[in-house]
Amino acid sequence: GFEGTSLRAVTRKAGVNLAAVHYHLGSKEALLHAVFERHVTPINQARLENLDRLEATEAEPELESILEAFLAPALDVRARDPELRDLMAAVFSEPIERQAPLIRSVFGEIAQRFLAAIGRALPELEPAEVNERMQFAVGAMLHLISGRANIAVASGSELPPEAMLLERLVQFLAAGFRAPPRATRARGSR
Amino acid sequence: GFEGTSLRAVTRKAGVNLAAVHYHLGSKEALLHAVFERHVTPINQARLENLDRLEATEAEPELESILEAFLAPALDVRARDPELRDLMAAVFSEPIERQAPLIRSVFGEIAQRFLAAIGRALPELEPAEVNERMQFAVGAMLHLISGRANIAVASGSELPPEAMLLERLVQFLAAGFRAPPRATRARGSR
DNA sequence: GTCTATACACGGATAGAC
DNA sequence: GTCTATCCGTGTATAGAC
Repeated sequence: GFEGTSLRAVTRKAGVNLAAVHYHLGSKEALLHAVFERHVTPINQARLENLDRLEATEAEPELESILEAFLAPALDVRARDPELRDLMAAVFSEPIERQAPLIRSVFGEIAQRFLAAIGRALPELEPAEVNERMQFAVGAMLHLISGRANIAVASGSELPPEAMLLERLVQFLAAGFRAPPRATRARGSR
Repeated sequence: GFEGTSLRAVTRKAGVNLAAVHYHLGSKEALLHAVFERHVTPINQARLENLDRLEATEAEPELESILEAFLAPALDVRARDPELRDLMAAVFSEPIERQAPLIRSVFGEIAQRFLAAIGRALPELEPAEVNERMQFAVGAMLHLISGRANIAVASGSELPPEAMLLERLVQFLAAGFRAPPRATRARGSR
């Protein structure tokens, strides 16, 4: 937990002085944000590399491939970087006004790139509806990473292993994205 | 925020003594859990009433109706009980071992009932896969309630109003649930 | 039993010495 | 820039009033 981890414990373990973190970063929250950014950056790099490779290889990348490019690096984290789960929980527990700038600075570019790619794969969908459905997808992904999935129904996680889970999540979300559009205002008009 | 809200501030505003909360509940965390339960209980009651009504009316309720019975009371909360968002964030920021008993006690029955109902609506799906996809659905829902949806792409929430969002979420998730099963072990054999 | 007052240990933050 | 000393507020425990 974030509350349970005192700055004094952190600085002692790191061999630095308590006041140094306030001088260099300003607050405990700023330290959290810095560490969060360090852990998330490689995930987002992998996402962008995946998407670049995809768009370089194929003229019109398939929806499933785009989703996988986005989701795979995040789901990897469940096994490879278990700390990130707690970091996420800590950041997400802050008041929204304070986490919003961080989220935007870390995920803004990613969001734009993938929304555009999915929009090209699903030209019959309005951008607003692409974005809306992307939020559903992000929610599903975050819930899996959070470690809270399945907690209401069983004690241990009974979810399938990483690779299989990715495959099934992609299939589920792709079917959702391909559902007929429900946009109210007519496209093409005006 | 939960950290930012001191027990002294709460007890002063409530006109009770600081030590009373420890006498009656034991800790600040226990108070949080009690308040959380109070806010979630009416949501779950509405869910069960919806499902009961559905199963009383129709012999084989449609998947969309079941999902709506589950999701509508939760999405209502976005407008009617904005506090719950912060309560959720606080509970979810705890170490998992501590939030797990609460989650199970509050959502365990709900999970069983709705998993069973969806399983009946989708008999070609193994129970494990129904559960798995239900986790995707719960994640999408939680993300919407969290108020963090769309935060990476825009400053204000540009999501559609409640009723429309519900309709679109249901359609998205129903399409996902209806995706062909990917279960590896053969059904019926054993 | 129920509530109050008080004491304590510890947290993040800060001022000021060096 | 770095560190020590200190400040104020926090959650919690306990002694004792009613």
